[in-house]
Amino acid sequence: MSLSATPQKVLKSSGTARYATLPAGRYDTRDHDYAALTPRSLEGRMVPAKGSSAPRSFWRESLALVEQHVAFGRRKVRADDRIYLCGEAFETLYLVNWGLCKLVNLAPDGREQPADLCFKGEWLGFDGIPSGRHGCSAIALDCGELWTIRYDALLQASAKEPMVMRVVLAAMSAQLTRNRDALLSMSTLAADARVADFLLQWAQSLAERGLRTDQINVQMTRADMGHYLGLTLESVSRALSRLARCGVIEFNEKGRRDISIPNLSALSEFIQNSTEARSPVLH
Amino acid sequence: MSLSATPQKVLKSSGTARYATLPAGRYDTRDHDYAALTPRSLEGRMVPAKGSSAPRSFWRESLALVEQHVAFGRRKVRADDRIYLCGEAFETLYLVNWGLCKLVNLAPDGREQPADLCFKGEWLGFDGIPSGRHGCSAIALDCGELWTIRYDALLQASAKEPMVMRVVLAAMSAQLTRNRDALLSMSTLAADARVADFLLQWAQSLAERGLRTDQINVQMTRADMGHYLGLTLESVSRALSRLARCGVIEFNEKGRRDISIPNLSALSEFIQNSTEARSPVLH
DNA sequence: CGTGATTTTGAAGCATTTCAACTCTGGTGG
DNA sequence: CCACCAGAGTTGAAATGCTTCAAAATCACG
Repeated sequence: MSLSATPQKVLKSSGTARYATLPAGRYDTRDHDYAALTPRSLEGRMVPAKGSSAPRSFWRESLALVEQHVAFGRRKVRADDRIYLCGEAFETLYLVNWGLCKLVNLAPDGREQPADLCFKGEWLGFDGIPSGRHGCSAIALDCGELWTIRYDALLQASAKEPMVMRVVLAAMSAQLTRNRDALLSMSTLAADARVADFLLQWAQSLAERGLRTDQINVQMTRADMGHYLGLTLESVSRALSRLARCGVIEFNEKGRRDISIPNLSALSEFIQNSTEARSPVLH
Repeated sequence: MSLSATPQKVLKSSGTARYATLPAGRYDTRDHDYAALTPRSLEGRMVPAKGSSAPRSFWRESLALVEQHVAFGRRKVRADDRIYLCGEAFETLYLVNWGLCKLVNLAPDGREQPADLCFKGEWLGFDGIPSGRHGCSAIALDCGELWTIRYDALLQASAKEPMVMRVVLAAMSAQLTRNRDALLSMSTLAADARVADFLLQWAQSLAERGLRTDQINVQMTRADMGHYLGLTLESVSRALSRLARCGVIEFNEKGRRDISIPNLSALSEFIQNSTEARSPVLH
């Protein structure tokens, strides 16, 4: 998901003309005379940047509130450890204290795909709530520590302490938004831009956590990245090569998984440009 | 997503019960703007149940619990009404009492995509929680009625009545799962199968609500469906034509938006087959 | 310092998009 | 009543971008 006041956000408001901003909050969307309003006519004018309000670092609040108000255990993991598997009974949630995990979705017929990446302060296990069984598998990409929180304990704590509930809802909602943004990327961006966007998201997750954004170690194979992005590993490799050739990214000598981003806004400009080339404007 | 029991899939399917049959004769025919329903049409055509657990109908619980425990207003909408717009301040959630809505995600640079479809009993507005501004626009696809629920009122009610909190978490989690499944479809299914999957999901949403699944009126243009699925409108049209040619679906004389699904399992078999042709097996 | 896994790169194949023409429907006005 | 028009949908042919297949280069681990 997008954060808040990052270079990318700026682009958002300054984007195509039809999304020019208006003073927010003054538009009555309740039913009036819609005869005059064709869908297009409104699209042309609304839409201030989303998330323009606060950079809200929920990861910090999640950890702080859980530490204060909820009983939890600790679990150390190493790369490739399975935290839980799709189909297992759900009873506990996990909060990433440090490390990095991926959530892998699995279809009944065996198709699978990494559905999300979870950095420090993010929750794993929401997928199990409605059915009582996990709908994804969670796998560590790096060594780290998780806090384990029983779901019923969390519910009790939430009832007692409203802020806990707030933060859980916010965290879940943020995951939802992140997923929708991923969906949007997949359906609107070409391969190169999708890879660029992937790196940008990663960098922004690091930025939110106060980490340096100019160096990323993607703890995945090209194949993993490809599955995550809906591309083949060859396409990912080619895309990275092209990004490097454009100077938008650089490979570290250490290895092809260490990627430098000399200039974040150059990266988001790259995405910007490729979308303009693609969609000269809908309608 | 598709169903059917392959060995790998037993894990997930055993618990989710998203495809379970409904008990005969219990169909809610009261309020809906859907096609008129004759319970007879449901007999013998439902998708076989996957697991042993019940088909948890959260839509029903959401409505019941809100009605009992939360203060809410009512708002009537007609097709193409905007319920809220991306960027507006978030303060209230909406629960679909009847009708059908779409959530449209919008990127800073103007790219947009329908991110979800919400049937009766589903919630709109979760996208606004973390930032305080809506991250999507919600638009009615048909006339209907929404219950409007102030977020702070909902939080208070949740603190008092644990079941309210449970159902909200479950609803949000279900949306998350749905989005992840959409992502999976987009990255693993070819165009025809993706369209087939779309229809299957729709039918299952109807089935969960006790409505007939053999006739669907997709209240969208081909272009909308295409945006939702990451395809062009021409591709959607061609895919539908091919599905009809295979006999997996039929067009009603009424119009090209009325689609009959004579046999749901044939539809999911179609998806199955096309994935087998594609991915010989990962790993 | 090999051996297997990962990554890169090339060339051919193919699915989807793009561009374009045409049909069908519903609504409007002469 | 019919002509006309705009929007939605279908279909074909060409273009394009990603995948597939294949081979070589590089990395990683014992």
